[in-house]
Amino acid sequence: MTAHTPAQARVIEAALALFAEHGIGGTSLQMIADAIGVTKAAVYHQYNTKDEIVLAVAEVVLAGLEAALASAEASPSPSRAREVLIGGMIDLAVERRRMAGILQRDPVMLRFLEEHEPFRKVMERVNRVVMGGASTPRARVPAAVVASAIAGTVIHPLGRDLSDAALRSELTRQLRKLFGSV
Amino acid sequence: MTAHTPAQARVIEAALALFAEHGIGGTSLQMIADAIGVTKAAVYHQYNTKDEIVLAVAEVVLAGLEAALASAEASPSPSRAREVLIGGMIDLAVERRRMAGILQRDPVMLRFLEEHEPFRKVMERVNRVVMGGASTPRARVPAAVVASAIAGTVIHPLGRDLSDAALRSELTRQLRKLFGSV
DNA sequence: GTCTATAAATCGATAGAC
DNA sequence: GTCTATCGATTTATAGAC
Repeated sequence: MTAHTPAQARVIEAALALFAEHGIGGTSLQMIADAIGVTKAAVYHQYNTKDEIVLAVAEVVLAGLEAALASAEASPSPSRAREVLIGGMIDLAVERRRMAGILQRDPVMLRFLEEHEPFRKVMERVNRVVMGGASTPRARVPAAVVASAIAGTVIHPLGRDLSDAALRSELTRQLRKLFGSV
Repeated sequence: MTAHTPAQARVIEAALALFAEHGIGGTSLQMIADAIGVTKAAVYHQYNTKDEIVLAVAEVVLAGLEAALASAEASPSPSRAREVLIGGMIDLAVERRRMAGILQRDPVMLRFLEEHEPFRKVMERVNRVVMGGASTPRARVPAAVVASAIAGTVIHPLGRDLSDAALRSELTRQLRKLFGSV
């Protein structure tokens, strides 16, 4: 699913970088076209609206999350599933750094995630695994903390000059404190 | 300092809400004017550029943080200072919810915080208190986790229907795990 | 798949009246 | 402090040639 032509892949890649730097609302199709080195019309030939580009970007970022989610859900125990998922989320976020951060940070993207059913479903699965069993109102807070901490820390100025390996291990160590395992 | 006329206060209040909902880049001066019920020209009479509005909004949000920071820095011990500051940050974030969230989330606002000296100074003081003594690269990660967790959780969909009191106490409980006290 | 050219709307910003 | 009116630039988006 989501088979991209090379031209579409170029649009998505450029959009991802620009969204992270200027925000979705602050990124125009002209900026995307300039970054690729083509005209606006060429971009429109791939995606008919700006929303479609945002959608395609969201799908790419969420695809990695779904992969980690699938292997987590296949785990024998709930605690092991949570361990696998959080580890996968950290890996994804660290690898892409500011790229991944926009997913949970940009106000426009947050709206997208809430309004589009498929995205909501994925986020619900993520939350279910992180929360383990119970889902009382209070039990939902740790899931929000985990998601926020991962997405926020990887793009935080304080972690900018850390290597991927150092950031990953220290972030894992911190999140471990929130649960006991991770 | 930062004495606002009633008209300026209306602009800031409207901008704060719109920035949180649509992002700074996705908010036009026309939208702000419409929200207040005046024309664009009236808004321009208060602030000559969009950047000045962003600046004014940032100052309002940061003013509360500086107050919490001052009382934290007056604490007798570093660990007590951290406890006071994190508590203050939680209070601020919970009270304003999505309002406060934009400070550390919007890409445009992040740029502002990094480029304007006064804001950088405040953030450096916050980080110093949260990190306690040492400031090795790895020691900076917990500070980033704390800031991200607070700012992200209060606007996370999972915490949307929690009361302020419940959100505050559960968030405090989670952050306590990251340190030992809080 | 990419281009030129263009439409219609909106953008940030200004001038000047009240 | 707010208005009308306007500027020039930029926005999303389309038509049609290559």
